[in-house]
This record gives sequence, C-alpha cells and structure tokens, in this order.
Amino acid sequence: MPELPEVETVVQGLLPAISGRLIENVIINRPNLRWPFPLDMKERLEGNVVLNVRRRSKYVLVDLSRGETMILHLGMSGRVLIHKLGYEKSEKNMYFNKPSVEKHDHVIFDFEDKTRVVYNDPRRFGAIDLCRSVELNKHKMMSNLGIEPLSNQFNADFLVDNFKYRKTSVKSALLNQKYVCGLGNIYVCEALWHSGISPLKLAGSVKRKQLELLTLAIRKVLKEAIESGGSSLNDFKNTAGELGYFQHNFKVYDREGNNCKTTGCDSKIKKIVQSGRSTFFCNKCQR
DNA sequence: CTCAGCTCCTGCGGGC
DNA sequence: TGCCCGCAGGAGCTGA
Repeated sequence: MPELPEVETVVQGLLPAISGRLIENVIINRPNLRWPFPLDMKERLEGNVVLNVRRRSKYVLVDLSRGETMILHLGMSGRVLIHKLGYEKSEKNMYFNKPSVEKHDHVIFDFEDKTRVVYNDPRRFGAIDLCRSVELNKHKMMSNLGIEPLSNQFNADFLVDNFKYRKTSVKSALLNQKYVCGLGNIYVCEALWHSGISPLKLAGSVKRKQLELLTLAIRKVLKEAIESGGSSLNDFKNTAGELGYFQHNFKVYDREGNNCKTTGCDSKIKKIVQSGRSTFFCNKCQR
C-alpha cells in the first residue's frame, strides 16, 4: 500500500498530533511484525517526548527525547490512526470516547494528553524498531537507501550515472530502493507513462533526454499525490481515517483494458508482469 | 556484484 | 450463498 506519498501523508498527520507530547503508555499486542520488536521496546518508548516526526523513503521516523529514533514501516497494509481519548460532546450529552481495539491493532501509543496513536497492519509486512538517533544511517533498514526523489540531488545526471550499464528493466531499476528510494509499483508505472518510457526498456539504454523527462514526471506525480492525500485502492487511510483520492488521477495503474488517456491515442492499457510485479502501460505512447 | 524468483501474511473480489 | 483461487501498495533472502 504505502509508497512515498502515503507515508508523507501519515507523517503530516502525525507531526502536529504528537510532536512535543509525552509518551505515557505503550501497549504491544504481539511480539513482532516482520521482525521481532526490541524486547525492551515498551520501556525505551515510555517517558520520551516526541521531538520530531519525519519521513525517509517509505519509513516514518519519530525522534525521541532520550536520544533514540523509532523507525516505523507500513509494509503493504500498515495504517496509523490517531484518536483523542476522553470526554467529548455530542449534540445531546457528554460521552467518553475510548475507541475499541480493532483486529490487527498491534501497537498502541498513548500520550499524556490523551492522544492515542494506533499502528494497524493486517499482513504484518511492516516493522517497528528503535535505534540511537546518531546511528540511524547505519541501521539495516536505512543503510542501503538511495537518494530522495524530491531532493535536489535527484536529476537526470544522477539517473544517467546510476542506470548506466544496468541490464535490468527501467521499471525494476526504479523499484530498487538503492538508487532512488520511496517509489513503489503505482508511482513507477505512472511516472513511466507520463515520461513516455516503456517499462520494458533496459535501464542502461534509456537516453539522457528521456531520463530528464522521467525525473520531472516522478516529481510531478509524487507531489500531486501528496497534495491529494495519497492513493487509496482498497484500504489506505490517513491518520484521521480518511481516504486519499489520487487514485482518480491514475493514468495506467489498475487500468488494464481501459483507454490510454493520451489525447488522440486509441490504444488500451496493457498489463504485464516484471520481476513478479504487475506493470501497467501503453505500448503505443511508451517506447 | 547483479538479477529474477520466492517468501512472509491477511483480506478481498471474481469465477464457478 | 459459499468455496477456491489469484492477487495486492514492500522488500529481504536465495541461488544462478
């Protein structure tokens, strides 16, 4: 589910809700997600004030006052919801708002000000870990990440250098987080359509001019998706439980058999499988 | 080193 | 209606 825009949406929801707040109690409902949690995770979290919430690639990073950073990954189906516990006013009366624990609510963070953050992940491909903030870059989940696609370093020169001699497809190269990080299956398909590049082309054979268009398309698609609150296919929701709506702007993803949206193109969107992942594209517009 | 294929897990939609 | 199958936004391993 969550690629860069969805994770960014989560970060933007979390930041105002928990920064400066004290973590009072952490409820851990199972020992692991993809990997075991640190055995002392509860103790290491409780008593911290949240200094900052930020994003690196598809990871949410929560900087804590005692010098550690919590690394949070949403995998394919992870979701973060924020509730406010305590008395609330309805039209008729006051009631105590204590949300029930739902299926797959694996970790619950309760803050001193009655803010509750719930991490829910049905497929459990996600992860939560803690790391000394100063050593974050050495962490196994961080150490192999490439550059951020919305940073200044990301440009045609960078792609020319990194894709040179690559025998894999440009689609697979973009999914590989070690060159550019944060892109996933949806936004790679979309960006390739916008830049008119066939996903089947070998990464090393894409011309510089095309790579330039590709960098622009990637930035454009990511920025627009962030502005739309991400994409919700089945289940992505922001921290307030609301759906994103960038899926309405998909040009190719999940549109197999539908008309290509290029003006004057009468071709249908094709679906193929590359490295085990579905690729959607127009074989007329993308060469 | 590089790359394709497999794997973890639950839920959902389509076909019968 | 119900069952079975295939597939899903990620990414670490394995082995060629």
